[in-house]
Amino acid sequence: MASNAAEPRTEESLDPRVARSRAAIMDATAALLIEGGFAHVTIERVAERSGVAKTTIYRHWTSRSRLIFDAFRNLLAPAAMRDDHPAWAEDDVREGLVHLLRGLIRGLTESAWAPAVSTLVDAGDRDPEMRQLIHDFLIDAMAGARILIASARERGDLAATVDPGVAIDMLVGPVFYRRLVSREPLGPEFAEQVVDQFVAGALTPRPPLPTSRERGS
Amino acid sequence: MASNAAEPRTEESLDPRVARSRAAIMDATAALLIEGGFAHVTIERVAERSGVAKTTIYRHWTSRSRLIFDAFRNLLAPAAMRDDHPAWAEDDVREGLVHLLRGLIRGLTESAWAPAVSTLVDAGDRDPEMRQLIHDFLIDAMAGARILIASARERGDLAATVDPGVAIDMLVGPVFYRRLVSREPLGPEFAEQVVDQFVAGALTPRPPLPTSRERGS
DNA sequence: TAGTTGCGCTACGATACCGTAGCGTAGCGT
DNA sequence: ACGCTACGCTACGGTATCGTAGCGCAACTA
Repeated sequence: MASNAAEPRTEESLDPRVARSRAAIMDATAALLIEGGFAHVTIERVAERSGVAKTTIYRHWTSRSRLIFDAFRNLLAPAAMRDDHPAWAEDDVREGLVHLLRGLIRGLTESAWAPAVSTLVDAGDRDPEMRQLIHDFLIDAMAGARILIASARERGDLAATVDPGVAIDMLVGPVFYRRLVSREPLGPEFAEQVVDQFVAGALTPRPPLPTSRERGS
Repeated sequence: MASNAAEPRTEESLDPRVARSRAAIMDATAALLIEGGFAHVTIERVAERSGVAKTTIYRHWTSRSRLIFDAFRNLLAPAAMRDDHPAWAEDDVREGLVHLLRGLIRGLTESAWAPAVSTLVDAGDRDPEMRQLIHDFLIDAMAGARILIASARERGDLAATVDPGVAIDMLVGPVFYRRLVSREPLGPEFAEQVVDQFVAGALTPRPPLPTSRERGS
């Protein structure tokens, strides 16, 4: 993503006072969102916590919804499970996938926005704008996985019968499921378990599940 | 109020007026929950919609939280993806799994409580009681899948390397993921896609993915 | 017929928020 | 110094809920 729907540059070319206010407001909103969810975010609470006057909030945002929307946007911006190290694509498929999944797991459990994930999901279920926001985020976040799977398929490391879309769902789905629904322990080792299970079937004709090292083409 | 936390039987042995009121209240609460989520449920709105006086609601429930909790409970009660037909256990693993997943997909997209799933998840993220409720529900809902996988493993239809817990996550996870997060189309055919992908690796030594018909034991 | 139980209705006092208006002030450029 | 800009603060009018109290009625029971 280049510029997330607004102007990240403009942010700096503003009156320093404005920038300060906006930042404080965003921080407070995000904090409230994280600690208590959607319903917990109140203009007055944001004002109190940010130290910014309520009127000032209304000077920058027209409604509570927009405020929350923007807060989510800022919260997600530094996220995504990319950026780790962009050189995995040519390596071992298994290792690449494990790496990506570990990133996702970290994001869903240790990141700043982790506590807000369920709230975000709920919001996305009703508000079209939120839905779009999540959609864009996912496109971005899953880009790495898509590329990795696609190239592995072309290379022949993954069977041609593997549907890339379904593959992503099967890798990422279990992680989200544990985080949101079953709430079973979710640590880095789960990445390996999932990928192993997935790969054992996804790797072309290899019988069990040893390393997929001996390929040429 | 004597007991509103359990006793499905008691429900009928009550004063008919009480039963009627309670039912109307539960229905209205569920409806509000479905159409607008947690925050949309208001005692006064429940009163209005159910035709029951606000005071009567307070006569049966001590707080809004309990009310919502009970409504969720009633909503989930008739759910679960079991009950379809209990004779799959001995059949083809693939078919059994597909059958179960189809049930789950129907539940998550067409059931009465489907629209409330994300709200439920969000609630479970904060409230311990809700968490417990969801947990119990899942135990029950996944029972079929657990049994099926366990017996298939013992029978030798599934590799011993398959972790039953992870297997369930990998089957069910993608479905929830599509429903809650990616929001891509989620129809019955997804059940087959997931199971095929899963089984292609989970079935012991079978190479590609033809029918697993030629077995004796 | 008298007693009991459960409900409906109206009316409150108490909060919590919303969104807006008005006034005064500090900082920055000219 | 002068003025513009963005803020802070106080104060409203208005709404939505909460949870409770009090009164009267209808139905079922003894």
